[in-house]
Amino acid sequence: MSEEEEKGLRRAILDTARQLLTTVGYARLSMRNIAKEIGYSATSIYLHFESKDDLVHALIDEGVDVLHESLSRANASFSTPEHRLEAMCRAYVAFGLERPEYYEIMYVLHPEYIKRYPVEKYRKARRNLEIMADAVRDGMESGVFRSVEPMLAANLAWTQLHGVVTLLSSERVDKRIAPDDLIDAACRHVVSSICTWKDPSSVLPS
Amino acid sequence: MSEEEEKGLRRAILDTARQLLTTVGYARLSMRNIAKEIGYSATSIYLHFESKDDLVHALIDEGVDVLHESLSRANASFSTPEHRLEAMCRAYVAFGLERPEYYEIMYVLHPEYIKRYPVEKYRKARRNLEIMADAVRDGMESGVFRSVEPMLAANLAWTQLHGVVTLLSSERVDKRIAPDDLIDAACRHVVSSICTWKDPSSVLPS
DNA sequence: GTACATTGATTAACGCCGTTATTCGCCCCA
DNA sequence: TGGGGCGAATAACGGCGTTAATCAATGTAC
Repeated sequence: MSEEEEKGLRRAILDTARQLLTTVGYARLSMRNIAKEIGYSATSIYLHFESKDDLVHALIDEGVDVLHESLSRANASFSTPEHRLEAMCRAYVAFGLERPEYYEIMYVLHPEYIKRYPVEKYRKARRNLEIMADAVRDGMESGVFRSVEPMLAANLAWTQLHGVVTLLSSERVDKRIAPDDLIDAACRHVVSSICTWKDPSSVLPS
Repeated sequence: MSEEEEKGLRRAILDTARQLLTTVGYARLSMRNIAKEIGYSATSIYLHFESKDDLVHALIDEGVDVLHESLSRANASFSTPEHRLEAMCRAYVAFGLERPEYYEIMYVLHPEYIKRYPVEKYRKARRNLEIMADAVRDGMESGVFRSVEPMLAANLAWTQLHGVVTLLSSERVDKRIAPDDLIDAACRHVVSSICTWKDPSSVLPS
């Protein structure tokens, strides 16, 4: 019971923090706010996390898993490399726009605001790029993709998708641009740019 | 003299804030820090700016101009639309990486951290996208670019370049990826994706 | 059964932050 | 000589992350 309640409190802290991230954003996520929400004093959180950064790192861990789950599912839903790659692109953007609480702390927060993500955990985070690089590699071997350095191609895709997610969710894109058009263009763009058959007219609509 | 010193103090505040942004980042940019640097009390800043947001907005104004200057110069340095577009892409990335103090407040800072940039100033900021859209339009009319919606194409380019800048400068890109390779790939990628002649082998190295 | 140690939790405090209200000192002009 | 206006400073408010000290309850050893 004591042990279970300990874990329960830790979970309550994480859940409350995640919920506060969605409602008020990282800018107003504070130890005191979390504490008020769960009915404890702020210092009690330090019995379970050694700092605010530590708490956020735990949430990043969760986010990495959620994204990996989503990418894996997309990857498994199609058989051809080009379809797998495009599905993962769409899954990535969907994750970024639908789980902004995770996306912000994973990929947006400036390193100045938060201690560096522990090195040993980078491995897990990198798998989310490698699963895309794998699709590129498969496509190359089966001849539908041109010969490229898979990790470079994956990173190029990542930067494209990351740009779409961040500029859309920070509402910096002109409202006269339909978000879905931009997302469609970006995803097809990523795939078609490394395809041998390349149908240029499908890259950008209109 | 009184008038000049007033403007002088305002400039000193802006310059000090900009310098602090480069050295310690927005996370540690505070009214009290700026004040200490210029030898005034923190509240004196409020005689020239009505809030911290207002001060940062003034800096954003400057950044928009600096970027526009850089894009215009790049645009004027080449005659063909494809070269103009690529030059502007490289200028954009260079601006993002070399002037992180401007880039952070212009394009990275979450809207939660800062009041929205005043609507009437968006026009000026949008010109930095329109100058790219113009190159796309020119290329279409002269036949080297495929038929696309110019503003959508410009936004797609923007998201690609923004992704490169932010992921590189937040050091989230694996160190085994050479930054210049990624930048090269992104810039060529943007241009070649809308070119009719398209030489796929030049899009990605190796 | 009593003294001690452990442990979950709290309060108080430190030094930051943006911002506001108030006050001070000084120059100009009637 | 006396205000009026104005640049600037101090004090203060409520918020922040974090640490130190304390408290109360629970076991545990003798």
